[in-house]
Amino acid sequence: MKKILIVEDDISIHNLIKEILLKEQYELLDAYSGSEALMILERENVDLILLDLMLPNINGEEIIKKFSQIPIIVISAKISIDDKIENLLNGADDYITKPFNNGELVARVKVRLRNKDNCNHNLKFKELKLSFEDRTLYVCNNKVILTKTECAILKQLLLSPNKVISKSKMLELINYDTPDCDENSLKVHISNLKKKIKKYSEKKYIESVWGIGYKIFED
Amino acid sequence: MKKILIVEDDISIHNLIKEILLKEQYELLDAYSGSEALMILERENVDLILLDLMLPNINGEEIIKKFSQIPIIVISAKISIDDKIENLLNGADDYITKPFNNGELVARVKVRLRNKDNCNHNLKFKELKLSFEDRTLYVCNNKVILTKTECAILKQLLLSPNKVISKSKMLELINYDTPDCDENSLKVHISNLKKKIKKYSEKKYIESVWGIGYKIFED
DNA sequence: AATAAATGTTATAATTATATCAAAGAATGA
DNA sequence: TCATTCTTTGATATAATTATAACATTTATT
Repeated sequence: MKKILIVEDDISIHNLIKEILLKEQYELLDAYSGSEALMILERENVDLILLDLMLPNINGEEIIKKFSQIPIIVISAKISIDDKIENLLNGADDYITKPFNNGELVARVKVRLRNKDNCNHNLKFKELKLSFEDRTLYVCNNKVILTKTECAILKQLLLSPNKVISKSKMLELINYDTPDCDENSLKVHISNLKKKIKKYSEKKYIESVWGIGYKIFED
Repeated sequence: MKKILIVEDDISIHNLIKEILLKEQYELLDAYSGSEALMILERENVDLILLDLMLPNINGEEIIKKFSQIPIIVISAKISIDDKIENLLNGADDYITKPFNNGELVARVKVRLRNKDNCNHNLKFKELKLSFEDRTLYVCNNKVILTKTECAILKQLLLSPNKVISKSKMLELINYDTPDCDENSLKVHISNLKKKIKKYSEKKYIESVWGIGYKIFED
């Protein structure tokens, strides 16, 4: 879940932003002054900053310069084009002027977070989360490292949950990753996968369909 | 030098954009239709696309979907907020409405190209602080000097924490700094980096992903 | 219940990948 | 130029993965 820091001293605008973003399932952090924002930024791993420029004590420009490695969207009433340009060049990633459109705010937030998300290709099924970029499987939020073949197999199963994949079809699908794998070997990999899942979950998830193949299922 | 593709059928606007960007020392490519744009994108390594939506034959939306991995700034007369939101969500990185301010266009172009350049001189991840201007790494506030190659490698890892970078990708990324580095050599640099980090931290930070590459991680 | 066929488990050997070390070769700077 | 540091190379050690095969269990059929 992505962490977004909202830096805005005007309570009503702050709450409005919060309300809009809560619907999108982000973890929200609040700062009502520049110094509060700095404190949070030192402590937390923030994924995105929504930043008002005119703040009590420390002003927004300082935060932009210090934390330009974090995506920053300026939300400001400063509509002077020179302010806009200066802040963009100094490290802001986007600039929205008040009053803003709710949908556009959400869209621009998603755009800034997208690159981070997009890179990890993920598949989810109930309490299984597979990130096949780094071959990490989360079983009830417990991290398990999969081997190349295990990952390839589980990926195929998760791509069509509740649908049986025959053994020969599976071998064909994972052929690129492991050209030498045969039915005997597949059997072993499935067994190992089941063992890794069982360690952190009573649910089996992988079911064998007698005479045909395997499928992911919910019991 | 960064390559920017200008996709705009209106000659006068096309030339205006060109004129503005030429001052900034970019290499400019021109497309006056969607199909021409696609042709260029298949052939060239484009760093940024400036895209008008209403084009002869293929329309801009198709280009956004197909090439969303390249930064795209939409420049459009379509001012409907829904169009804007839809295109941003579909893969556009920014959206400028006509008529645009010249300075703002340049600023937004620079912002989109900035991440690629990495103008930021510092990167932070947990108790690692890398300043790659002077190739200094702070491990739990202990100063460690890195070599050029070590610094280049760690920089790439820190730029996308928790994401695996394959060995070949890494070699590609640090190619400018060390053109002779191969997989064997990379292995040694990683080993040396790990040793330098281990001196001041029990956390490993650099994790190798078997068969793929390396990543920065938090345990 | 017996049996045959399919699936499950385990151990091991072969293969493949990574880690570390030391030394040679390159690059750098006084 | 020499001395120093950095990078590559290759050798060796360590580790992880995979296929194989032997054996155990389950399932379907008679």
